[in-house]
Amino acid sequence: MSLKLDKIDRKILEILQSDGRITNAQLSKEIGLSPAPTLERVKKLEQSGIIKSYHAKLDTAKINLGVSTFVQVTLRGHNKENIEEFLKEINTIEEVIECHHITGSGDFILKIMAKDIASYQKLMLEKVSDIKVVDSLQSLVILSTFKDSKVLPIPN
Amino acid sequence: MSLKLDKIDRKILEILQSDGRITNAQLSKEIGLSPAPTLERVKKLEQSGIIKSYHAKLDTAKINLGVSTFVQVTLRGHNKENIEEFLKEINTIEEVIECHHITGSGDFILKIMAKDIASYQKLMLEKVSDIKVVDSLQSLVILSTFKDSKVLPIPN
DNA sequence: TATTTTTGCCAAATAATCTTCCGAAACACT
DNA sequence: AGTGTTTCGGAAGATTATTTGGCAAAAATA
Repeated sequence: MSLKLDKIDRKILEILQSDGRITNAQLSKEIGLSPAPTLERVKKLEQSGIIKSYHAKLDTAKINLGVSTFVQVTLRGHNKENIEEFLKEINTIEEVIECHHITGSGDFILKIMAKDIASYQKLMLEKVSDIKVVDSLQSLVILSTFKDSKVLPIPN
Repeated sequence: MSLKLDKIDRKILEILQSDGRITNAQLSKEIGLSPAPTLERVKKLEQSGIIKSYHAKLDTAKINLGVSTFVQVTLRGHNKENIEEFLKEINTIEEVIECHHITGSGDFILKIMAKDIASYQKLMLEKVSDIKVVDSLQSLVILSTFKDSKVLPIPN
């Protein structure tokens, strides 16, 4: 299973990142190959795990998700047990879209989405603050998003 | 153009978020409708802008993107000109994956991805710090990501 | 309540696409 | 040059997408 990406592979990845539902026929045209080898390359990229999955991106405003925030979380101690306890709880909250372990002042940073301020407050009070190992929370409310690219730059 | 989502629409959105390349035939089975009305609903969701786009999600480690960070940015003054100047510059940097205007201590928060610490440092020094209206930067390096859901909870 | 209109659904037919197979060409390494 | 490996392209069958027409239930109108 080749983990070496040539120019064509990178082009495929770039195109599939920006249009995940392109047909194989059209993709093959854009990269200048016939459909068969194009599909073979895509399949290899999928099987090797380089392409993990495909997703539809929704308009958050139109589905009534008006409030997005980043939340910096500090735990009551940084031992393994506390971290695992925290992650276990966090994974059950579907409004928590992302959870990253970070360096710096806090221990974790979360991205959270909710319908409005009221439901956000309720969510934080009843679910997040409620986690025993959580010490402090600092919320950064997103006023507007200017860039949310789904196309990562591929080095090499 | 109906902006009202019934139970079936929400199910469709949920499925397409977690599997953006599902076939219409299979989608129709999972929601219990025949292919024709299923496709009609998906098309409506696309045309109304509720579904904005489809994207492949890549394995960042496997494409050599080893360093991800959140960067809190403070501008040299919060007037419209400075903000627009900042956004113009930011949009030209492909390593900046996200850019959000936020409340709180900083003015903006960025998500940045790079190959390694060296290229990250170079990027920050040569491109980000270099923007005239940028006052201060605080980087939070992501040690590991425990959740990165592409499925948003849909209220109502 | 009766009629019209609208909406949403299904089934079937056609067009487009995917997928596989195999031979040919390009490439790398002796 | 020769051998082995990889990559490509074309053709065929299988799958899927898309369109069409028509039916039935719900909503609107009178």
